[in-house]
Amino acid sequence: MNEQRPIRAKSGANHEGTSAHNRRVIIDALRVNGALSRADLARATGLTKQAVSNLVETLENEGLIASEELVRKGRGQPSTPYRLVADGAYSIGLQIDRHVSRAIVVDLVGNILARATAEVPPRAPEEGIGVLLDLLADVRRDFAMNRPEAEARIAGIGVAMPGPFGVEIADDSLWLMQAWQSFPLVDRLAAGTGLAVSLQNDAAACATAERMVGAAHGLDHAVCIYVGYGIGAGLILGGELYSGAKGNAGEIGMVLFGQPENLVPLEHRASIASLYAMLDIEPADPQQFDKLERLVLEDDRRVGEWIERAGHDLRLAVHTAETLFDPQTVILSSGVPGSLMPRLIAAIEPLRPSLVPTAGRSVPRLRLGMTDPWAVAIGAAADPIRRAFDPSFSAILKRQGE
Amino acid sequence: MNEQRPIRAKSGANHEGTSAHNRRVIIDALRVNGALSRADLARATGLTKQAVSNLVETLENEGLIASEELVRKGRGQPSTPYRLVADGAYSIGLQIDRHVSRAIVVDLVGNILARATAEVPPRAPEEGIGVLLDLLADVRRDFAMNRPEAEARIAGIGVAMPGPFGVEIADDSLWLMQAWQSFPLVDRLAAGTGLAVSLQNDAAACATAERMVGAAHGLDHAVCIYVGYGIGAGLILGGELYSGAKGNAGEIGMVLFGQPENLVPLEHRASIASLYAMLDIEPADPQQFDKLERLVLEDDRRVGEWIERAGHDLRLAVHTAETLFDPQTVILSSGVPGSLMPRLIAAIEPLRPSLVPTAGRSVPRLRLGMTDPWAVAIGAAADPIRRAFDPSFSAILKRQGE
DNA sequence: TTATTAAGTCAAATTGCTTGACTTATTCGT
DNA sequence: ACGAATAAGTCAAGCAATTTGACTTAATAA
Repeated sequence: MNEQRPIRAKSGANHEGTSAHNRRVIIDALRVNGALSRADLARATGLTKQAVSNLVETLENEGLIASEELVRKGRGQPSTPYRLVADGAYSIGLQIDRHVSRAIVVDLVGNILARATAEVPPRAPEEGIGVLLDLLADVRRDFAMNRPEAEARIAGIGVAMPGPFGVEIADDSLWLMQAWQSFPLVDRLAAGTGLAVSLQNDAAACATAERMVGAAHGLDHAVCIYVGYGIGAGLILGGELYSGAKGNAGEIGMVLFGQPENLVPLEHRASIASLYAMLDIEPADPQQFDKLERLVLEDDRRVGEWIERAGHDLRLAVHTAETLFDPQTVILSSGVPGSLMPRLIAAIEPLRPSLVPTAGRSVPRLRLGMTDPWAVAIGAAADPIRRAFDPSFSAILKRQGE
Repeated sequence: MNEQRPIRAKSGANHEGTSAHNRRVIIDALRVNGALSRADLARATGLTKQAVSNLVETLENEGLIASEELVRKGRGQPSTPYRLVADGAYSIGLQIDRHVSRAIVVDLVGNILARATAEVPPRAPEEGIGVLLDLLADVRRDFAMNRPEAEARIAGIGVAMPGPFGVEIADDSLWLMQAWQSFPLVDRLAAGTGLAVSLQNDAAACATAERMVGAAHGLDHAVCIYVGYGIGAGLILGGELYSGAKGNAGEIGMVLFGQPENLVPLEHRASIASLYAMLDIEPADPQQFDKLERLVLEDDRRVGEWIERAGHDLRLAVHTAETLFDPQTVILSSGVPGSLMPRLIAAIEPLRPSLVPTAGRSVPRLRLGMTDPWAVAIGAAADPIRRAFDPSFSAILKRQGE
């Protein structure tokens, strides 16, 4: 037998894995439901009272959860609700965007504790890495100032940057960061900070944020379209972030729309880059959002045109996403604050009829998510927390690696 | 506290779950790799030799796996490879299509042991259920004839029918089975046969078949486009069949293509229904495939037109699927045998550049899968086996339910 | 005042993976 | 031809973590 090709198999599981999973399930239940007693947790997770009790005790000792006031609610012994402790863990988010980089520190429940920005040269990674490490050091120092023991509770650094990854793109016009593609960013950041570093694209980060603290809170099937300098979608499928075989799932900006003989990527018509190009706004301009907001409020003709065109294409993109993913909801998020995004939503609606049900919904088909320049950074920071504390198939297995 | 709304939480796990998972991992490893020794299994799954040994012993006693000849391959004690036993389990597949229904019995490795067809009235479920139960009884009797103990080893019945489910569709032209939508099919079949019954759409079934014995064997990320009377896609995401919030994920037939002012669903241009409409072939005609094949071989002008149009739309559909799902491969399957599908593939190619890598691939971007009228029935039959024996997140948890 | 209900604990039982030593069978080197 | 090295697989004890069932505690309802 020429048994030379590697054997492919999924990982087995053991007790440690189950226990780790159960921990995560409890943390997740507390995040989704607020505060729950041990008995509540036992019922909700299907575990026995005793198993929950043991896990709750451990989590309490670790400072991840804490009990609240006794609650009397009918007959029987009063229950002791438990709640996540915000200071149970911290996480650092780093967004590397085309014209600015942002670092942020959040706690376990998503409160923002520190932030800072820096300008990173988009075409010179070797130089940029120094800037990034300084930025991270800044924000870390700022955060740790009056929290002496907090350093040990940092779950890691989540990095988000525009995708796709590992792809040669002919059209460099919107894509200024080719140079970063081949740079060992994760390794260098890990070496420079001593923390675990993970990388994802900006849309995935945004989806993570929406799931942790935003419009997708508690949902297991959601498509989060992120309108940034580019445009992409983060996918929550079956309760987990889905990133595809090569980490590029959801790159809706590269989906082609328009006349069959003249197909253009969505990114050319519905990204902020395309809007700024029409408006002659410089993407590196610190005043960009103010300038834009003024034009939006003035009902600038070019802004109206863009909204109409982008809305038209996005209406179809939402329909396509609904049809292919069958989500509970579609969320439209953006790094642009102010009134642009509400107008865009208005231009997208009414949605086309699709296979998702319209009656009896608990969440709308399309919803506005965050509209905040820091949305991606927040999502990036949410990623290490997700990895450390959210239930997932891979977390249960012996050999990890998503 | 008005704690009235239900508590949402994921299910916990316990030892039984780990064990069940490890069983499935071993079965899966044997399916993907053919035959493996206990030591191989231990290395591949990350479990200890001992854990594997115990599981292998159990599986052997249950008749699901069996040892082969000793293999000497270098120093050390020779190894005993184990392999799946085809007769370890059986499964029944039932395809309910618009003009014919097919039942099939397969074994654990996908061999077909019996099959039969029947005509089911598409608009009269109450009458149709009798026909289906007779059909199932036929095929079951046929199969069990000379396998007296086999009845106990039937994992269940997998049913596949055209989707989407639970949707009111305005356009009834291609959709003749509205009446079945509100019919409690699964319950009635379960009651009438005494077996576990599961339901999925035909494209999902086809994807399941491709994964078990076809072009997606051993892959964890694949999109399987199924060209049947309608058209849909089955999604293998992260090693599992993905069906969305309401079971309708992958309904690519309803994705809109064409001129922006005249968008039409893919189904109108790339389904067999649309081809038959051009050719005046009656979908209920038993000779349909022969008639079609003759026209294809004659280079019939209308066939050429359809192939061109469908190929054009599918090229874009493949691009969209690649962009949104980032799969390892896209598979094109069909219920139509003969030379139509190879021609269609030829018309789709060359594929548009997309974000999936083109160089260094081990599988092509687009591949022809099954072209067999029985493909969906085989996939339907594969579903109970998948549920019973494939590793999945839900199988590890206390509370099941995909 | 007492029965009922529910939360939570205690301690033993059980399941199933892990550990480390051991046996067995084969090839390689001298 | 022989011993050393290597690898497969078994044995038996150890261990982690859930489960079980009885028990305690504390509240409300009748």
